[in-house]
Amino acid sequence: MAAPEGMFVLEGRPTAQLIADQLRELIVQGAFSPGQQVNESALASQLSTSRGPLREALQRLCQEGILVSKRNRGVFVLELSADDVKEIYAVREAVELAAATTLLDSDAEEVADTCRELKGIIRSMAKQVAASDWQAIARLDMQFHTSFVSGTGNTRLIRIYETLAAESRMCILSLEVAYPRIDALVQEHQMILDLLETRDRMGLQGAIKRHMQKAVEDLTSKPEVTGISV
Amino acid sequence: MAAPEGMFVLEGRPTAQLIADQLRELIVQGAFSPGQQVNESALASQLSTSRGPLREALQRLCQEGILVSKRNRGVFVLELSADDVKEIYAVREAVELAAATTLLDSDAEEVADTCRELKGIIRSMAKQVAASDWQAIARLDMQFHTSFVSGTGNTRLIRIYETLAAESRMCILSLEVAYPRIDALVQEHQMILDLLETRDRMGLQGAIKRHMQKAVEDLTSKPEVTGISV
DNA sequence: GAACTGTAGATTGTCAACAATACGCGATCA
DNA sequence: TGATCGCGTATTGTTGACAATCTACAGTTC
Repeated sequence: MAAPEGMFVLEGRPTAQLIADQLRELIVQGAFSPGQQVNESALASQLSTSRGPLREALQRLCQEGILVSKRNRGVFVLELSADDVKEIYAVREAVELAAATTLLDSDAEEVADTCRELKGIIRSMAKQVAASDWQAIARLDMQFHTSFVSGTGNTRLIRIYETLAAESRMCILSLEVAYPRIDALVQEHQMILDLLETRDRMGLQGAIKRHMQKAVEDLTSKPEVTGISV
Repeated sequence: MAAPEGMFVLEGRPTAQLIADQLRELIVQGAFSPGQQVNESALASQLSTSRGPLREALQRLCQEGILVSKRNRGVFVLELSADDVKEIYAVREAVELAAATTLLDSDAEEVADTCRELKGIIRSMAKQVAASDWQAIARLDMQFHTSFVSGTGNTRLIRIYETLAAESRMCILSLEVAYPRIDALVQEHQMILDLLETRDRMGLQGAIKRHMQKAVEDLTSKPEVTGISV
């Protein structure tokens, strides 16, 4: 029997992963300060679960890198240094360049699907820029790039990028309202989209490299990269 | 007080990670068949630990991708398809290309350190080829590439690559004694080393791409990619 | 004989109590 | 006055037991 429309297995994924997703969203939104300790018992109560599942979720986020664990001490929210920012964006560049290559080697219609998605995200982004909703802008920024990588269909590449996206949002969080050159942001993404549509391989690669390089400059120019300043 | 030489914090890393490392080594060595279910209680007893830490270790390996978890069913050893092989090597290519770029942009002495390390690995590899120890060859093969990426010093890139290395060893495992063109293997690694030493950027990139492409061909040419045939 | 239903077994998911460890504060001693 | 030692507290690490869920097999009905 085929699964009826609108009906799907309830919570097919492991519980720990659900908790982890929830926590990740909280962290990248800045609900915890960098370096802050995450108390197991307290969080378990708040999320109305037990320490077991929560521990597994925390450990998951440790592996992703947005939490760090110290034995017999507990887990702490990652503090980002300038070196971390450079690392993250270096890996992002590698992944996106690979994604670009894969995309341009694939069928035109698949690329078209991705472009359609990206176009919608840019539209939303422009809207949020007008509203100056920085939290939303950061989310859409990463959503753009995640969709770009998702276009490859390479599940491993996508999974890697999701982690990078979370870390990037933590980076951007430290910039806060000081998202520099806000109009350039939409413009740069639009350019990447255009180059993808016109299948300009060299141009696309160059645009991605520049996009990453500028991001690192913006993020590391600030004296304190790691503080939250809500 | 500075830590005395030769003395370091005992088991500074979380227990689950130690168990995970142990299990990963067992899996990539083929101690479990692909698709086989991993029983929590049984394994916990064997490793003389409790189910709690073991669960965390299993979950860790799930996140890495060499185990897959089905809710209320348990965890199973990953079964590799031809598509998986393509994915893995596509990501490896992306990571190694990025590593090559970073390495060639860095100081000459750092590159020299890496080259020294790689040279030693190739020497060991040649020795094991003579002895036809396939398990050791596979380990050295991945050790070579892992060292290559480690040369960049990018901890995130390194962590990503360690996962890929584990998956690659699982791929190679299915090839078993049929490591094709065994002399070419040493030769190809030697060439990568030479191109790194002479800082031939284009040549190195090309060599890496060819190396990966050939590996995929070797691995997918076999009718059954997923079976173990000890 | 085929399909469905109910039960049995096994395995995972969750929980709460216990043990071990590290940090912070106060007392002690040089 | 300064450093060191010891204790108390808080937090994590671990364990075993209990509950929930799924698969497989047997029994029943059409």
